[in-house]
Amino acid sequence: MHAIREAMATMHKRSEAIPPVSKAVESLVRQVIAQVADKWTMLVLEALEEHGTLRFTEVGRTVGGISQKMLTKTLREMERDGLVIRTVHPVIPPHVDYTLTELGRELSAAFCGVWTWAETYHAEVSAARRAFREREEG
Amino acid sequence: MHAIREAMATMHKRSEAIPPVSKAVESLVRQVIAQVADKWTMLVLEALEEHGTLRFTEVGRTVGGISQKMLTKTLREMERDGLVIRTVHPVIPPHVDYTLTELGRELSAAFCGVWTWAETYHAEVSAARRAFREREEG
DNA sequence: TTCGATACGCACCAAAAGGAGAGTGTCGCA
DNA sequence: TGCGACACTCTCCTTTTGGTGCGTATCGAA
Repeated sequence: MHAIREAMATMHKRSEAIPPVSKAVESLVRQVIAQVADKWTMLVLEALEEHGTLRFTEVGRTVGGISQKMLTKTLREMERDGLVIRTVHPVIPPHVDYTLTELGRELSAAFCGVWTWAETYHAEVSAARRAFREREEG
Repeated sequence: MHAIREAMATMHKRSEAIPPVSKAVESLVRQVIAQVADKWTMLVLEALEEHGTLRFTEVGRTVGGISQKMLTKTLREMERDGLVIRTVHPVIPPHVDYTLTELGRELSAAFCGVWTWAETYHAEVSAARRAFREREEG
């Protein structure tokens, strides 16, 4: 009855058995990946990589289609993870600058391959999707 | 009153003004990126890249910590986008194999840099997070 | 003979993602 | 005098993500 749950539970044991070292490190890497492999993070990374320093609304304009809520959240998380530096100029009306850190620039470079992949193969993805839909319907 | 909304609305116009070509392509690329830049997709990609062909529960075991529901969903989406091939052997008990397509292998290679980044810098991300927390509290 | 494994689909629920709209406080421009 | 820009925050709402548990058909092993 609980066959699946037990099968799923064993996977931890197996993955322990194959690589006996670096268990906590892999968990950390996954955690970092999970937060970094995010649509908005990738887009903001790109925007700041291309334009250097941007203000809050400029980031929004460059990314395009993001709400202020998500923009604030994404930038805060990126600041927390050491990907961007947030500089507040204590003036009114407010002026806040965002720039990539070295860490952020490295990550942006790492994502470069994924952008290239998407630009190269997006037509094939679309084709695969059409074929899948037709197979489902027909 | 509607200053922000109008400012956000202008971003589409600006991004049109800067790159006058390839508007639909960029939209497509983003759409593809948004679906591919996903935690589970990345993990399944990795699992299949390393082990070649895997059965449903084997993928689950290799990825680790994923529920069958999310595994099913992720694998279906990857099949739809042409990243994996799903082979059903009509036997009972059921037997289904998953393998990466060439497209999937290319994407996996593209994500390689991100994995390297995470392995190289996860300690720095942790440090940045600690520093941020202390600054917030202190 | 009964249990466990296989690869799911379905129903129910909680949490997170994400959007829309309002409000804030002051400055500079019309 | 009054509106717009700035960089947010807060609330309300919907959608998506994700988890848990149940059921299924049959085969091989205990």
